[in-house]
Amino acid sequence: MTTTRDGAYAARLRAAGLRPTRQRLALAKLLLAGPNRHVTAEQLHREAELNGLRVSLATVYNTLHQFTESQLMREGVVEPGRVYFDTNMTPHHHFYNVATGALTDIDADNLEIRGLPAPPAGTAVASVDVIVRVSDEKRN
Amino acid sequence: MTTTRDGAYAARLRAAGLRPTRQRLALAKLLLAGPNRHVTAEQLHREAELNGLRVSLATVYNTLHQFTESQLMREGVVEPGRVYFDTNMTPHHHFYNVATGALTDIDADNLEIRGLPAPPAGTAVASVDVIVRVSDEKRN
DNA sequence: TTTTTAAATTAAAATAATTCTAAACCCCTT
DNA sequence: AAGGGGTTTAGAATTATTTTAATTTAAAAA
Repeated sequence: MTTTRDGAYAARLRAAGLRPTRQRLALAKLLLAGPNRHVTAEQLHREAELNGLRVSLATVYNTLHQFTESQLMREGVVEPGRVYFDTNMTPHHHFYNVATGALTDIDADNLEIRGLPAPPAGTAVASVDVIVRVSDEKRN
Repeated sequence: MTTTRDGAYAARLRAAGLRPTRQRLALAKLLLAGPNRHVTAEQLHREAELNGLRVSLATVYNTLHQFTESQLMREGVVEPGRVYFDTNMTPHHHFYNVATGALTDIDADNLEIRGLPAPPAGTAVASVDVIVRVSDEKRN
Protein backbone atom coordinates (compact mmCIF):
# COMPACT_ATOMS: atom_id res chain seq x y z
CA MET A 1 0.00 0.00 0.00
CA THR A 2 3.03 2.22 0.09
CA THR A 3 3.34 1.92 -3.65
CA THR A 4 2.25 5.41 -4.70
CA ARG A 5 3.40 7.69 -1.94
CA ASP A 6 3.25 10.95 -3.86
CA GLY A 7 2.44 14.57 -3.19
CA ALA A 8 -0.29 16.46 -4.97
CA TYR A 9 2.24 18.33 -7.10
CA ALA A 10 3.93 15.16 -8.23
CA ALA A 11 0.54 13.93 -9.33
CA ARG A 12 -0.13 17.11 -11.26
CA LEU A 13 3.22 16.90 -12.98
CA ARG A 14 2.67 13.28 -13.90
CA ALA A 15 -0.76 14.11 -15.22
CA ALA A 16 0.92 16.67 -17.45
CA GLY A 17 3.37 14.05 -18.67
CA LEU A 18 6.28 15.57 -16.76
CA ARG A 19 8.53 13.61 -14.48
CA PRO A 20 8.35 14.97 -10.96
CA THR A 21 11.99 15.83 -10.50
CA ARG A 22 13.28 17.67 -7.48
CA GLN A 23 13.54 21.00 -9.29
CA ARG A 24 10.19 20.75 -11.05
CA LEU A 25 8.49 19.87 -7.79
CA ALA A 26 10.10 22.76 -5.96
CA LEU A 27 9.26 25.23 -8.71
CA ALA A 28 5.71 23.96 -8.95
CA LYS A 29 5.30 24.46 -5.25
CA LEU A 30 6.64 27.99 -5.40
CA LEU A 31 4.42 28.84 -8.32
CA LEU A 32 1.22 26.99 -7.69
CA ALA A 33 0.81 27.13 -3.94
CA GLY A 34 -0.99 30.22 -2.72
CA PRO A 35 -2.62 32.82 -4.92
CA ASN A 36 -2.06 33.39 -8.61
CA ARG A 37 1.10 35.16 -9.58
CA HIS A 38 3.01 36.77 -12.42
CA VAL A 39 6.72 36.03 -12.51
CA THR A 40 9.70 36.38 -14.79
CA ALA A 41 12.21 33.55 -15.16
CA GLU A 42 14.81 35.65 -13.40
CA GLN A 43 12.52 36.35 -10.46
CA LEU A 44 11.60 32.73 -10.02
CA HIS A 45 15.23 31.74 -10.21
CA ARG A 46 16.17 34.15 -7.44
CA GLU A 47 13.21 33.05 -5.38
CA ALA A 48 14.15 29.40 -5.76
CA GLU A 49 17.68 30.05 -4.60
CA LEU A 50 16.45 32.02 -1.63
CA ASN A 51 14.42 28.96 -0.71
CA GLY A 52 17.49 26.77 -0.79
CA LEU A 53 16.87 25.13 -4.15
CA ARG A 54 19.83 24.87 -6.45
CA VAL A 55 18.60 25.19 -10.03
CA SER A 56 20.19 26.64 -13.10
CA LEU A 57 18.47 29.46 -14.89
CA ALA A 58 18.20 27.25 -17.96
CA THR A 59 16.14 24.79 -15.96
CA VAL A 60 13.88 27.57 -14.78
CA TYR A 61 13.28 28.57 -18.38
CA ASN A 62 12.73 24.97 -19.44
CA THR A 63 10.36 24.36 -16.59
CA LEU A 64 8.32 27.50 -17.17
CA HIS A 65 7.95 26.61 -20.83
CA GLN A 66 7.01 23.04 -20.05
CA PHE A 67 4.46 24.22 -17.51
CA THR A 68 3.10 26.58 -20.12
CA GLU A 69 2.80 23.83 -22.72
CA SER A 70 1.14 21.64 -20.15
CA GLN A 71 -1.43 24.30 -19.38
CA LEU A 72 -0.28 24.75 -15.83
CA MET A 73 0.40 28.38 -16.58
CA ARG A 74 0.61 30.80 -19.48
CA GLU A 75 3.02 33.27 -20.94
CA GLY A 76 2.57 36.88 -21.99
CA VAL A 77 4.21 40.22 -22.76
CA VAL A 78 3.03 43.69 -21.89
CA GLU A 79 5.77 45.70 -23.48
CA PRO A 80 8.99 44.99 -25.29
CA GLY A 81 11.23 43.03 -22.96
CA ARG A 82 8.63 42.46 -20.27
CA VAL A 83 7.78 38.78 -20.51
CA TYR A 84 5.92 37.15 -17.65
CA PHE A 85 4.53 33.76 -16.70
CA ASP A 86 1.07 33.77 -15.22
CA THR A 87 -0.36 31.05 -12.99
CA ASN A 88 -3.95 32.18 -13.47
CA MET A 89 -5.45 29.80 -15.99
CA THR A 90 -8.96 31.19 -15.91
CA PRO A 91 -9.91 33.54 -18.76
CA HIS A 92 -8.72 36.95 -17.73
CA HIS A 93 -7.07 40.19 -18.77
CA HIS A 94 -4.67 42.59 -17.10
CA PHE A 95 -4.12 45.98 -15.63
CA TYR A 96 -0.52 46.92 -16.24
CA ASN A 97 1.07 49.64 -14.16
CA VAL A 98 3.59 51.21 -16.50
CA ALA A 99 5.47 52.82 -13.63
CA THR A 100 5.90 49.81 -11.36
CA GLY A 101 5.46 46.97 -13.81
CA ALA A 102 2.77 45.47 -11.58
CA LEU A 103 0.15 43.25 -13.20
CA THR A 104 -3.33 42.83 -11.80
CA ASP A 105 -5.84 40.35 -13.12
CA ILE A 106 -9.17 41.32 -14.61
CA ASP A 107 -11.72 38.55 -14.63
CA ALA A 108 -12.97 38.02 -18.16
CA ASP A 109 -16.43 37.00 -16.98
CA ASN A 110 -17.65 40.49 -16.39
CA LEU A 111 -15.99 42.00 -19.38
CA GLU A 112 -17.85 42.42 -22.61
CA ILE A 113 -16.33 43.48 -25.88
CA ARG A 114 -18.75 44.52 -28.57
CA GLY A 115 -18.32 45.88 -32.02
CA LEU A 116 -15.43 43.63 -32.92
CA PRO A 117 -15.22 43.39 -36.71
CA ALA A 118 -14.97 40.06 -38.50
CA PRO A 119 -11.47 38.60 -38.39
CA PRO A 120 -9.38 38.60 -41.59
CA ALA A 121 -10.63 36.25 -44.29
CA GLY A 122 -9.71 32.65 -43.67
CA THR A 123 -9.05 33.12 -39.98
CA ALA A 124 -11.04 32.57 -36.82
CA VAL A 125 -10.67 34.17 -33.42
CA ALA A 126 -8.59 32.07 -31.06
CA SER A 127 -8.41 34.36 -28.06
CA VAL A 128 -8.68 37.95 -26.99
CA ASP A 129 -6.21 39.75 -24.79
CA VAL A 130 -6.92 43.06 -23.15
CA ILE A 131 -4.17 45.06 -21.51
CA VAL A 132 -5.25 48.12 -19.62
CA ARG A 133 -2.28 50.37 -19.06
CA VAL A 134 -2.56 52.38 -15.87
CA SER A 135 -0.35 55.01 -14.32
CA ASP A 136 -0.24 56.73 -10.99
CA GLU A 137 -3.13 59.08 -10.65
CA LYS A 138 -2.85 62.63 -9.38
CA ARG A 139 0.32 62.99 -11.36
CA ASN A 140 0.06 65.84 -13.80
CA MET B 1 11.89 83.19 -51.52
CA THR B 2 13.95 80.08 -52.00
CA THR B 3 14.86 80.06 -48.35
CA THR B 4 12.79 77.12 -47.18
CA ARG B 5 12.89 74.72 -50.09
CA ASP B 6 11.88 71.63 -48.11
CA GLY B 7 9.85 68.54 -48.66
CA ALA B 8 6.82 67.67 -46.59
CA TYR B 9 8.75 65.03 -44.67
CA ALA B 10 11.53 67.43 -43.77
CA ALA B 11 8.86 69.72 -42.38
CA ARG B 12 7.34 66.94 -40.32
CA LEU B 13 10.70 65.99 -38.93
CA ARG B 14 11.52 69.56 -38.05
CA ALA B 15 8.14 69.93 -36.40
CA ALA B 16 9.05 66.93 -34.28
CA GLY B 17 12.35 68.52 -33.34
CA LEU B 18 14.38 66.15 -35.48
CA ARG B 19 16.93 67.26 -38.01
CA PRO B 20 15.97 66.05 -41.47
CA THR B 21 19.04 64.00 -42.22
CA ARG B 22 19.33 61.84 -45.29
CA GLN B 23 18.60 58.60 -43.42
CA ARG B 24 15.74 59.98 -41.38
CA LEU B 25 14.13 61.42 -44.50
CA ALA B 26 14.49 58.19 -46.40
CA LEU B 27 13.10 56.11 -43.54
CA ALA B 28 10.25 58.54 -43.02
CA LYS B 29 9.37 58.26 -46.67
CA LEU B 30 9.41 54.47 -46.55
CA LEU B 31 7.31 54.42 -43.43
CA LEU B 32 4.89 57.25 -43.82
CA ALA B 33 4.14 57.29 -47.52
CA GLY B 34 1.28 55.03 -48.51
CA PRO B 35 -0.96 53.14 -46.10
CA ASN B 36 -0.28 52.38 -42.47
CA ARG B 37 2.15 49.63 -41.75
CA HIS B 38 3.63 47.41 -39.07
CA VAL B 39 7.36 46.83 -39.32
CA THR B 40 10.22 45.44 -37.32
CA ALA B 41 13.57 47.19 -37.21
CA GLU B 42 15.12 44.36 -39.15
CA GLN B 43 12.47 44.53 -41.87
CA LEU B 44 12.83 48.25 -42.30
CA HIS B 45 16.57 47.92 -42.45
CA ARG B 46 16.36 45.37 -45.24
CA GLU B 47 13.81 47.45 -47.06
CA ALA B 48 15.99 50.55 -46.83
CA GLU B 49 18.95 48.72 -48.29
CA LEU B 50 16.84 47.32 -51.12
CA ASN B 51 15.93 50.91 -51.90
CA GLY B 52 19.54 51.89 -52.15
CA LEU B 53 19.83 53.61 -48.79
CA ARG B 54 22.89 52.77 -46.77
CA VAL B 55 21.94 52.87 -43.07
CA SER B 56 23.21 50.94 -40.12
CA LEU B 57 20.79 48.87 -38.11
CA ALA B 58 21.60 51.02 -35.10
CA THR B 59 20.34 54.05 -36.95
CA VAL B 60 17.16 52.25 -37.87
CA TYR B 61 16.58 51.48 -34.19
CA ASN B 62 17.41 55.03 -33.18
CA THR B 63 15.16 56.47 -35.80
CA LEU B 64 12.23 54.23 -34.99
CA HIS B 65 12.52 55.16 -31.35
CA GLN B 66 12.81 58.84 -32.11
CA PHE B 67 9.78 58.66 -34.37
CA THR B 68 7.93 56.87 -31.60
CA GLU B 69 8.84 59.51 -29.04
CA SER B 70 7.80 62.17 -31.49
CA GLN B 71 4.43 60.54 -31.98
CA LEU B 72 5.00 59.79 -35.63
CA MET B 73 4.47 56.13 -34.85
CA ARG B 74 4.08 53.77 -31.94
CA GLU B 75 5.61 50.58 -30.64
CA GLY B 76 4.05 47.33 -29.51
CA VAL B 77 4.53 43.63 -28.82
CA VAL B 78 2.18 40.77 -29.51
CA GLU B 79 4.22 37.91 -28.15
CA PRO B 80 7.64 37.47 -26.63
CA GLY B 81 10.18 38.59 -29.19
CA ARG B 82 7.68 40.05 -31.66
CA VAL B 83 8.16 43.79 -31.42
CA TYR B 84 6.70 45.98 -34.13
CA PHE B 85 6.47 49.67 -34.99
CA ASP B 86 3.11 50.88 -36.15
CA THR B 87 2.50 53.95 -38.30
CA ASN B 88 -1.19 54.10 -37.50
CA MET B 89 -1.56 56.81 -34.88
CA THR B 90 -5.33 56.70 -34.61
CA PRO B 91 -6.76 54.78 -31.65
CA HIS B 92 -6.92 51.17 -32.71
CA HIS B 93 -6.38 47.56 -31.76
CA HIS B 94 -5.09 44.50 -33.61
CA PHE B 95 -5.86 41.15 -35.06
CA TYR B 96 -2.76 39.03 -34.76
CA ASN B 97 -2.38 35.95 -36.93
CA VAL B 98 -0.33 33.60 -34.80
CA ALA B 99 0.62 31.48 -37.80
CA THR B 100 1.84 34.19 -40.15
CA GLY B 101 2.61 36.98 -37.71
CA ALA B 102 0.40 39.34 -39.72
CA LEU B 103 -1.16 42.29 -37.91
CA THR B 104 -4.39 43.89 -39.00
CA ASP B 105 -5.78 47.07 -37.50
CA ILE B 106 -9.10 47.27 -35.70
CA ASP B 107 -10.52 50.74 -35.52
CA ALA B 108 -11.21 51.62 -31.90
CA ASP B 109 -14.20 53.76 -32.77
CA ASN B 110 -16.61 50.91 -33.21
CA LEU B 111 -15.27 48.87 -30.34
CA GLU B 112 -16.85 49.07 -26.95
CA ILE B 113 -15.50 47.49 -23.80
CA ARG B 114 -17.90 47.31 -20.90
CA GLY B 115 -17.65 45.80 -17.48
CA LEU B 116 -14.12 46.94 -16.87
CA PRO B 117 -13.51 47.03 -13.12
CA ALA B 118 -11.96 50.05 -11.41
CA PRO B 119 -8.21 50.23 -11.84
CA PRO B 120 -5.98 49.46 -8.85
CA ALA B 121 -6.10 52.05 -6.07
CA GLY B 122 -4.08 55.14 -6.84
CA THR B 123 -3.95 54.51 -10.57
CA ALA B 124 -5.89 55.76 -13.55
CA VAL B 125 -6.40 54.19 -16.94
CA ALA B 126 -3.94 55.51 -19.51
CA SER B 127 -4.83 53.34 -22.48
CA VAL B 128 -6.39 50.06 -23.47
CA ASP B 129 -4.89 47.58 -25.86
CA VAL B 130 -6.82 44.73 -27.37
CA ILE B 131 -5.07 41.94 -29.22
CA VAL B 132 -7.30 39.44 -30.95
CA ARG B 133 -5.33 36.34 -31.74
CA VAL B 134 -6.56 34.58 -34.85
CA SER B 135 -5.53 31.38 -36.56
CA ASP B 136 -6.31 29.79 -39.87
CA GLU B 137 -9.83 28.55 -39.90
CA LYS B 138 -10.89 25.13 -41.13
CA ARG B 139 -7.83 23.71 -39.45
CA ASN B 140 -8.75 21.04 -36.94
C1' DT C 1 17.89 -4.50 -5.48
C1' DT C 2 20.84 -3.73 -9.38
C1' DT C 3 20.97 -2.57 -14.12
C1' DT C 4 19.39 -0.17 -17.97
C1' DT C 5 17.45 3.47 -20.40
C1' DA C 6 15.60 7.66 -21.49
C1' DA C 7 14.64 11.97 -19.76
C1' DA C 8 16.23 15.99 -17.01
C1' DT C 9 19.75 19.07 -15.32
C1' DT C 10 23.76 21.75 -15.76
C1' DA C 11 27.61 24.91 -17.00
C1' DA C 12 29.08 26.99 -20.65
C1' DA C 13 28.84 28.42 -25.25
C1' DA C 14 25.78 30.22 -28.73
C1' DT C 15 22.17 33.14 -30.50
C1' DA C 16 19.05 37.02 -31.07
C1' DA C 17 17.61 41.45 -30.37
C1' DT C 18 18.85 45.71 -28.94
C1' DT C 19 21.88 49.29 -26.96
C1' DC C 20 26.21 51.56 -26.21
C1' DT C 21 30.74 53.67 -27.52
C1' DA C 22 33.87 56.47 -29.61
C1' DA C 23 35.20 58.23 -33.79
C1' DA C 24 33.93 60.12 -38.18
C1' DC C 25 30.54 62.82 -40.37
C1' DC C 26 27.15 66.19 -41.78
C1' DC C 27 23.33 69.70 -41.09
C1' DC C 28 22.78 74.29 -39.86
C1' DT C 29 24.00 78.69 -38.36
C1' DT C 30 27.25 82.41 -38.51
C1' DA D 1 33.70 78.82 -45.83
C1' DA D 2 33.99 77.38 -41.02
C1' DG D 3 32.69 75.71 -36.52
C1' DG D 4 29.86 73.24 -33.47
C1' DG D 5 26.73 70.17 -31.92
C1' DG D 6 23.62 66.79 -33.30
C1' DT D 7 23.88 62.27 -36.18
C1' DT D 8 25.64 58.12 -38.12
C1' DT D 9 28.39 54.20 -37.98
C1' DA D 10 31.00 49.82 -37.14
C1' DG D 11 31.79 47.15 -33.83
C1' DA D 12 31.78 45.96 -29.04
C1' DA D 13 28.72 45.22 -25.22
C1' DT D 14 24.44 43.87 -23.00
C1' DT D 15 20.34 41.36 -21.99
C1' DA D 16 17.31 37.68 -22.39
C1' DT D 17 16.91 33.28 -23.89
C1' DT D 18 18.26 28.88 -26.17
C1' DT D 19 21.35 25.28 -27.37
C1' DT D 20 24.99 21.91 -26.59
C1' DA D 21 27.23 18.17 -24.79
C1' DA D 22 28.26 15.98 -20.72
C1' DT D 23 26.49 14.42 -16.28
C1' DT D 24 22.88 13.08 -13.25
C1' DT D 25 18.55 11.04 -12.03
C1' DA D 26 13.85 8.98 -12.28
C1' DA D 27 11.45 5.12 -13.69
C1' DA D 28 11.34 0.70 -16.05
C1' DA D 29 13.46 -3.77 -16.66
C1' DA D 30 15.89 -7.52 -15.04
